[in-house]
Amino acid sequence: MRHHRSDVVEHAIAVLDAYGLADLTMRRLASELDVRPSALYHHFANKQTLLAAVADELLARGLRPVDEGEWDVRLTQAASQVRDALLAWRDGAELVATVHAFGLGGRAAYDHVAEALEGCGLDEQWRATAARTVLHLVFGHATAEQTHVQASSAGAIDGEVAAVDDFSDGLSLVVAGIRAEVDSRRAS
Amino acid sequence: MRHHRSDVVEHAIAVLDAYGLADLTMRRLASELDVRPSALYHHFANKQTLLAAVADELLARGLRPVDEGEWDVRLTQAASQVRDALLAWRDGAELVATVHAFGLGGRAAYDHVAEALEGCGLDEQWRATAARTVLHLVFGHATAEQTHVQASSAGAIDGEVAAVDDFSDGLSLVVAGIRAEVDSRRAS
DNA sequence: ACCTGAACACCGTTCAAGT
DNA sequence: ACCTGAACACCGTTCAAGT
Repeated sequence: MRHHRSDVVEHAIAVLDAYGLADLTMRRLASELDVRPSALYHHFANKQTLLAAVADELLARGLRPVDEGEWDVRLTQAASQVRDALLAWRDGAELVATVHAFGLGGRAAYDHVAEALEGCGLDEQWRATAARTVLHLVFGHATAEQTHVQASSAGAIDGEVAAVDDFSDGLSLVVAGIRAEVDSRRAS
Repeated sequence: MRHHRSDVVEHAIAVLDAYGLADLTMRRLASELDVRPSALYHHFANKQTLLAAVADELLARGLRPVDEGEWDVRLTQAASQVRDALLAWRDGAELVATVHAFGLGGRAAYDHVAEALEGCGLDEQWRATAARTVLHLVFGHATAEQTHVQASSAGAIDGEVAAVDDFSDGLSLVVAGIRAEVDSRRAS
């Protein structure tokens, strides 16, 4: 019953999806792997590092190349992909947002969004600001949506639909703001 | 040595600011109040409820009425006030963002931003979406900035200045997006 | 109304030692 | 390389009982 790093990450994702982030403890994960808690520290320096690896894996599983085309379509697709990657697992948004805020992992999300903005006509500084703004919306919205699974079963369906619409509306707001900046650069 | 709810909240803010959110534990707070941990449960049902009260108090201390004027100026001022209210205390952004995501408190932040959008020409649905988008930016940006106090002392000053600029640039992006939506409504 | 005492069921992490 | 055993220093929460 000996394991590799990848086994640990895989089981961690399973625990996350089945029991939620609060129950993804080192002790719980260890018992799921049929191992003592201290064994996990052979694979990861600490829990934060393990969570960062889990976050990176969630993103790696959810992100694929965005289609060629105009920057605004690409950006919308990239942001939606990140969102979907987070929402695909229980507490996925909170996990990735926490890891990202801590500065350890989740870098792939930023890169994915930033790449879609290349060649939009803004300089690197503005593209970075725009990418971070989009990412804050994606993380914040997905976290709020995922944490708010405290609705009635009837209302939950309406709530989900409303959340999808609200996200795409919010994203269109940010995209419109970026477009205004792009146009002002083109005019001058 | 008997205390009221307000004493507990006040001491909780002091512990937060001095030691950070991770060290704001029920046991730590109790010992700071010279009381057994179980005594806290006479004032609050659980830790989440206590944190919600702390978040509300932080916002109450930082928010004041925004000036009369155009919606975009008011919105910028409101968003900056929320941001400043969070940054005024150690881990203030993470605390309020967490409480807000959990849906218990921090409602004042949304109300403050939403109020600035009244009379901008958008219907209530769009104003709510715009307010949430701004709030995601404020929370996300402030949390990232506050968590990233892991720079060299020399670089830290530059980092702070850069963060302020990046926030106001990101905010101007969102404001421009809202303006585009306002103008499209006016045209039709 | 506000607090104590004592317990319950947990955490993350370290480290010497085993195979 | 990977794991055990045993410990250390913590958590949030409950509840009968005290004043």
